[in-house]
Parts: sequence; structure tokens; C-alpha cells
Amino acid sequence: MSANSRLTIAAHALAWIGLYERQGYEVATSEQLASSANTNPVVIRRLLGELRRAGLVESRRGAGAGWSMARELNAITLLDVYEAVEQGPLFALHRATPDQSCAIGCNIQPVMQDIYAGIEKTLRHELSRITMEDVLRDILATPR
Amino acid sequence: MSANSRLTIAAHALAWIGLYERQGYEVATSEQLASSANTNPVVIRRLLGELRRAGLVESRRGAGAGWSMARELNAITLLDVYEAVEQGPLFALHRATPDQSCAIGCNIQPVMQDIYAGIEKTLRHELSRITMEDVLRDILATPR
DNA sequence: GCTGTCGTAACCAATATGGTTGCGACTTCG
DNA sequence: CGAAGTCGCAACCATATTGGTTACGACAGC
Repeated sequence: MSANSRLTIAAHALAWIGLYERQGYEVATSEQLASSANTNPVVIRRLLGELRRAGLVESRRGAGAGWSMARELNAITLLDVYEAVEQGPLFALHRATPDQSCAIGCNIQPVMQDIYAGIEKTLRHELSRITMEDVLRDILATPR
Repeated sequence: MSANSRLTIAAHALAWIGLYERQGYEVATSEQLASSANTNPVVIRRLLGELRRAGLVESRRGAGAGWSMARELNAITLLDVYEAVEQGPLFALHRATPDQSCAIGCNIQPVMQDIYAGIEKTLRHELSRITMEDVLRDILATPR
């Protein structure tokens, strides 16, 4: 399916910022976040830009600038993050419209679409049950 | 997420072959299936090759050759099809290992992996509840 | 043999993802 | 006021996936 790591990296950044704030710091820089996630600051800024558009984080510019939470960790679910960084369906229908003069081709699209809608609804429900607070707690609870 | 249409096209082909057999025909050609799904015969052969490896269909070569079901439609679930044509996880972890000297980087991977495993388990359960017989019935039940 | 179909390789185009560089905009601070 | 640090964003590149296309050998039925 060619999975990507956007949800993982976004969750990483949020957990990092959340923990950093609890340690008394004001803002985290994309440089720090990129270093922790082992990626590039621009990649972090791109992802966090989408989270900011979704109202999950805020950014300040200028010297001593960086990123901070716009909501508490326990008010952000993985569904919020998923919707901020992923768009489009999980499964695609046909690229080209199937043969409408065929009993299958004529009706398979709405049928598959219904099935996919049900699956995505379930996926969203699962994601909505997990908060970033849960994620951070589990991370800190792991030994080592 | 860059969704693909592999599950859709595979289900289309299976429904088509299943219906065709019920109409008394022996085998369906990749040409017929491609025409119905509005794609290329080679694309169909590639996908059906994966379904054959999974034991869902059979193929005959030579003149008058083509594809037939290896199992009844009601003995094939969408999970069978999904596992035949999709491999790899729904969500990827970090591309590069995160900073192991960081409280977050050190433990986020197992935490996210657990979450993703739960979600994929749910996805598989949903897919396993729908058979190709259900799909074909719904297609034929739709008016027009 | 001839014909029709699969099996498969090879190549191409389009798209998504993620890394990288560069630079302007902005804000703090000396 | 100027220097420094950081974001915002565009541009470009490498890689991988997906799907379409062509080509051709292998195979089986007639």
C-alpha cells in the first residue's frame, strides 16, 4: 500500500513538544524535533505546519522562536493527527470508470465505496480512542 | 496515503469470474476482465497471478484458456483478497531510527507499533466479515 | 502447425514521499 | 539599529509505487 511515516513523525513531534513543555520549556525548535526523529528540520516544519492549520500546535517566529502546543495532549487524539496529515481514502476505486454496460462494472463502484466507507469509519473510531496523552504515557512507561 | 486500486480491481475480477461461471461459462479471459474493469489485460494477469498464488483462482493456458475460481465466492473473504494483493503495513514507522538517547526517540517505536498492530487487526477483522458472495449479491441487487 | 491465451520481462509516465538547499520574513536581544 | 536565530516556503532531487503498454516466449487445443 506504500505506507508512509507521516502519522508516526507527527505523533513523535507532538509527544516531544508536550514533554518539553512539561519540563518547563516554552518552545521546541524544528531542529530539536528533527534531531530526535532523525529527519530533516524542513520535513518537521512541513508536518507541523499541517498540525498548526488543524489547530493542534502554534508557532512563533523570530529569534528564540519555535513550536508549542495549542491544546493539551489529552485533548488531541490520533484521529486529529491523522486527519491533519493524511487526506484521501484508504482504498481507491477504479482509475478509469468501469464498463457501464456490464452488470459488474455498472454497480461495483457504489458497493465497494460502501464497504470502504465502513472500514474507514472503523479506522477513525479506533484512532479517536487514543490520545497523545496516552501515547506519551506509554512512551515514558516503557523501561530504559 | 497514496491509496491504490488493487483491492478494488481484484474484487472486480473475482466478481466477474464468479458471475460468468454461474452463467455456465468455463473460463474468463484477462481480455474480458480488463474490458469490464477498463484497464489493461496485463494488469489483470498480474493481479490474478497473485490471487492464484493465494489459491483463490486458477488459470489455464493454451487456446481457449483463461481464469476460473479455485474456491466458491462464499469461501473467499475480502481479507483473503487483501492479503493476496497487499503486503506491508498500513502505517510506517520512522524511516531512520530515532535518537536513542532521547526519552521519546528511544521508546516511541514500540508504542506506535502496538497501536498500529491493533488497528490492522481491526481492519482485518472488518475485511474478513465480507465475502465475495456478499459483494456479488450487492452488485446484482443494485437497480439498473 | 496455427491460433489464442497466459507468463513475464522491460520500459515508461505519473504520483507520493522525504531529503536538501536556499532565501526571505520575522522577532528578539544586545 | 543591526546581528542572530528561526520559521515559511519554494524549488529541486532521489526513490519507490502504481498502473499502462509493448513484446515475446510458453503452452494447449483444434
